[in-house]
Amino acid sequence: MVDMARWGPMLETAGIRVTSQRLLVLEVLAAHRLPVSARRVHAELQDRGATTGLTTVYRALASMTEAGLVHAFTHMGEGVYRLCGSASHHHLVCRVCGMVAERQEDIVDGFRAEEVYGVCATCESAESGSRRCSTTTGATADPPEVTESR
Amino acid sequence: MVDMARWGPMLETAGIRVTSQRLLVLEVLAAHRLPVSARRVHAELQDRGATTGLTTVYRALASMTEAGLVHAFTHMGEGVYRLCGSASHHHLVCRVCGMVAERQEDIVDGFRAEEVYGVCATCESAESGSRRCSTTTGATADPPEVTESR
DNA sequence: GCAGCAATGAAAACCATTGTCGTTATCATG
DNA sequence: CATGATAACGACAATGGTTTTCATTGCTGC
Ligand SMILES: [Mn+2]
Ligand SMILES: [Mn+2]
Ligand SMILES: [Zn+2]
Ligand SMILES: [Zn+2]
Repeated sequence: MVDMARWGPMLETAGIRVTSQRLLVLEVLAAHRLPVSARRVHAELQDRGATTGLTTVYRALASMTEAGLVHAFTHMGEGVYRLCGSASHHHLVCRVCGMVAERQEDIVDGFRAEEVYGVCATCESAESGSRRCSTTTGATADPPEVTESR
Repeated sequence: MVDMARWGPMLETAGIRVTSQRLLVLEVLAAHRLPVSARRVHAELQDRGATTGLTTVYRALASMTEAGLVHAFTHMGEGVYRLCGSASHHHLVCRVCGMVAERQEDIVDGFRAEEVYGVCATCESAESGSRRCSTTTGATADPPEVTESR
């Protein structure tokens, strides 16, 4: 039911137990290029007929994040997760349209950036320069889900 | 009771009503260099003898953020707010020790960065290079409050 | 003064996340 | 294969920051 051969060794290498639930969560994560919420992972597991509880999804994501297999951050007020590549990198997250992009280059000297929140070029030009100061809360558009990079 | 002369014009310019509660919130924000939570603002208002409710604090912060007077973002799972300077800038936020620094320079081409989450130099060197991949959740230290910039 | 509308305060609702606890799975060992 | 130790699971309750509801109050312009 689960592609054990593919994800099992990864969990072993990370030093955490191989369980069917973790393997399932990994499969769901692998099916998405972009970050997904715990809630979403759980829903897709239900669709597959798995009986895994939401609590367990949270714990699986937490343990695998802890182990360095999963990259986690907060997007629009809820936690999102994605499979972690080997290289160090950071995310650009647009607070207006929800776009997420991955970048490799170091951007700040003396600081290892992981998640960079701001406004993408598209939304920047679309925003008629009205605000006195840039803000972070209250998206002006309605961002449906994490969207494509660029 | 409130330094009306100082903050009144700011609210008027922003196009929102001048209320005693908003003036009080502005005074509390002005008393801090670093971002404070709604809860914290409320507590300090209580200390001053104000009867302002937490709900109103949230609404005042929301309206002033909307109006561009306040800069808001999320820190360690809760919203934090601070008075917004006139110049565009971004914050460096260390997810390990909670340090917040402000920077002016643009750091990413084609993206206006507002909040940059990552690991500061101090915590980076302290972290014995064990993790396979950098993560964002689960601070390894216990970060008490927003701390000083560098 | 009065209609109209925004702002307030208290309480309840919301909702993602975490804790509890009894049960089950995993793994090493005999 | 049986056993015991330990980690993980599942269902559910609890938590905590934030938002909504709703009745009430306070401006604002007429
Ligand atoms: Mn990533
Ligand atoms: Mn700022
Ligand atoms: Zn955008
Ligand atoms: Zn730090």
